[in-house]
Amino acid sequence: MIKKQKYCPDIPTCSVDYAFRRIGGKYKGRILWYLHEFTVLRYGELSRTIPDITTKMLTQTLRELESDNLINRKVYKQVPPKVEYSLSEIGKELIPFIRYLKEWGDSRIKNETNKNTKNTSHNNL
Amino acid sequence: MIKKQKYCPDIPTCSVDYAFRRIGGKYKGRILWYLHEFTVLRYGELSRTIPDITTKMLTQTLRELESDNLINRKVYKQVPPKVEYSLSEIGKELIPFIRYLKEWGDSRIKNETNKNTKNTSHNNL
DNA sequence: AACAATACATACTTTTTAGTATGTAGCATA
DNA sequence: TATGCTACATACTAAAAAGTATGTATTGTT
Repeated sequence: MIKKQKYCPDIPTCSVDYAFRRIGGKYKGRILWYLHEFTVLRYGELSRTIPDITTKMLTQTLRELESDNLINRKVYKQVPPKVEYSLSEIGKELIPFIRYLKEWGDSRIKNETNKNTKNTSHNNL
Repeated sequence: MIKKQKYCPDIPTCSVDYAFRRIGGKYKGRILWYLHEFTVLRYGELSRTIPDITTKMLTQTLRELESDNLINRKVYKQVPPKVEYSLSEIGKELIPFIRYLKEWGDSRIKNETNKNTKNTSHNNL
């Protein structure tokens, strides 16, 4: 007899899982990082900082970050509209971790590049 | 005239992005974390440790981690087969960050639980 | 000959995530 | 009256990720 494969509802299995759900997705990491680097960014500024994001995804992602309490959204009542985004206190707690990840990524990229260089130019003594 | 929305190929935009691609996905974080906690795990042990993963996803995810050099795969030539997985040196570099993330998740979950408790039982002086 | 053990492979379907294109609000200025 | 500015909304489509079900290989044991 064959064991049936798993079918599992939406239990937040563990805290690693919980955390990844909040910062996963294609753009969340970068948005959080830029909000850290620039402290406050308007919608249009974010859009220009992350040139490969569409307005749909930018809005959607910002909404998710907001409802997870990772960022603040400040609306100025004026025309044309002005909306500012910044990290919340909880969002700021994630910065050391994103920094670590970024540095890891940097060193990995550097390492890979070195390897490629070596491969194409060995025997150059 | 309306600005055209972005269409972008597969450039690894930045190191934050690069890193997230390697540890994103539904199970990568947990697999790495368990390999850290147990040092070495066989395929079946991993499967039992992460009960909500299917064999397809487990295999697929392990292959990705392997090709990104984050884990080692050791095959014993015997029947029935035996395969052991463990963290590579590069994979180990990710542990502090996953630990941090896990702790953040734990404290967030605790916090949310507290809030709910407070809401349903305030005025209990 | 049938079955158990282990670590997968694979075809197919469903769900989730992301992308495309276009529209809206409200006031200011040409 | 038309256009611009800014921050979106929304309908629809496409692509990526995940899930379901079932099959395979090898060898020892019953």
